[in-house]
Amino acid sequence: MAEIPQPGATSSIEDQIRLREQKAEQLRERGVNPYGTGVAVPHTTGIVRARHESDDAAALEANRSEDYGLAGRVMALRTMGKATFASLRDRDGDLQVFIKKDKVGDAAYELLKQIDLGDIAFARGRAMRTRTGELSIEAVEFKLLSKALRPLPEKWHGLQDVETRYRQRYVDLAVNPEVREAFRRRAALISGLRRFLDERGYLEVETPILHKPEEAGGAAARPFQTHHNALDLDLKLRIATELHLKRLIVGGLERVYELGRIFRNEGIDRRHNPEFTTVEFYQAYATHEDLMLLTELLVSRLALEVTGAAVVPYQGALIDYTPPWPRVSMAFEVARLYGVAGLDGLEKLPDAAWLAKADKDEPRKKFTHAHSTGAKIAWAFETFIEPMLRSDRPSFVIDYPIEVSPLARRRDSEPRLVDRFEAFAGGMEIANAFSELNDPRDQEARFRAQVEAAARGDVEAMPYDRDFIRALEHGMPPTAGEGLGIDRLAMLFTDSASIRDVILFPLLKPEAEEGR
RNA sequence: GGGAGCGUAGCUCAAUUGGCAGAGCAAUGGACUCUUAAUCCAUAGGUUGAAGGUUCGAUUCCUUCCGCUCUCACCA
Repeated sequence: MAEIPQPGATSSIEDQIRLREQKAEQLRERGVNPYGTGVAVPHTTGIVRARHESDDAAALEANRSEDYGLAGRVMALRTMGKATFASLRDRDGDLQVFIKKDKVGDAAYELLKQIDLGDIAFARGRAMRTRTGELSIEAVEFKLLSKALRPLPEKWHGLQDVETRYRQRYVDLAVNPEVREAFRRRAALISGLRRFLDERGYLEVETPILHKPEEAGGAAARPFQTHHNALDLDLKLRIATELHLKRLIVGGLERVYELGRIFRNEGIDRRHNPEFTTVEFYQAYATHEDLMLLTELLVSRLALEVTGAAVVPYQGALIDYTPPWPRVSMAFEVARLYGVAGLDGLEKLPDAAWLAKADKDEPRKKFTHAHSTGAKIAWAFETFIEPMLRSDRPSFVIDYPIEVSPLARRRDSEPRLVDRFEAFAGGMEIANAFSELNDPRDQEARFRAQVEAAARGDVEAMPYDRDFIRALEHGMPPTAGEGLGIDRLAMLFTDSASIRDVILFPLLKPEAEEGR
């Protein structure tokens, strides 16, 4: 038979690719299509493992199993002359295949020489245990399905380089099992969430992602710009789903949710990706109190479903999601911090007293942007109290000032506050919810204030959405709504420090031209 | 955008005061019918992110640029 090795062959990446191409060519010459199709793959490694986990070697000898047909990536090859051990990795995991020359035949065994690590291969044979007890497939057939031209990263350390892991996620997924697990958990999180809401009579809906300029509100953020050619229309990518979902509440759907991508033209860091996933849900005739109960039930159930426990490790801490979650009053805690009596006391605090607690430049600078008592309360909370929130429990922060809550309903018993909460866990905001503002005239006034803010140069101010006012004028039932950050929850349930570890293809700067 | 750090073989990592750029895995050839980070023998693989500078000599020192990480700013 023809010899592949070339004298003077090197092992630069180009040479390795060329060698593998030559192997593919040799297989073609022997009638094997290195990129064939139509191979039935009736089983998975998981099926074999589940069926024979408790069978010992003797049992498998006495009771011959059926022949299993498996396909996957060749992750290891250990050749011992006329016997070879291969590890095949499919969606369920890895399984060893024991290939003996006298079982597969001389010709098939010879073709093994054309198999490289990383190739996609098919194996057929009964279940057995090797001398060391490892459950294996004793191959009666082993063949190439797809030739890999590039070598896999090292088997022991896997792919470590963070940048390559994100840019070439296919390699990361192929060789790093914990990455597969993280995205499995993300999928379980999303399907569990859907199930939870569906069971409670919420209707899943889809609203536009392309927003006309006047629609791109619902949050304080800068949008991405785009353009529709046929209509010659400037459009923006949505920064929230809020305003469309509330229109559906006006329309009488009563319970709706949208799970989807939103886009914010802002900085990128460990907790922020320009496109990310939220679920927003709105429930007519509910209050923010109802949503607090719903949230702690939902998140604790998801923790259990996704991770198998209600107490989940995150970055060195253990977070116990069991309800009820501790509640922290923003207004009360800030008043207590300053030793004054409630909102009345805080309103009388001079700026010098507010700043007395801040000894660093940066919070002092931020304070100059706080133009109302409410904004100062929020500043003090974020600066001094938020970092002290318990790390072993999620927390609800309640009693938000109206000045920092432009879409929330004023509280009847205390008009300086709104019926709103945010949920925090692992040092991150994971949810924001409130009883919705449904007074069209009040909403008009708040839009107007936003337009004025925009005129003053606030690039994150919302536009005046005339049609949304028209919708509210038709009457929106008293409603509570909430937004949950799916990526943040995925981080918490996978113990990921970076949002990029739970987004398959995070946004990166373009890669340099050279190199392959 | 500011600050700090990192970038060496396909992968994971070394390289002394600035003195011939190395190892393991992967690859190639050979031996081996129960290995599992297989083992053994042999071989080959480098624009040290890019460009420039200092120097007899630069992976090492300097400048600029590119990318990534952390951090600050920004950010419901």
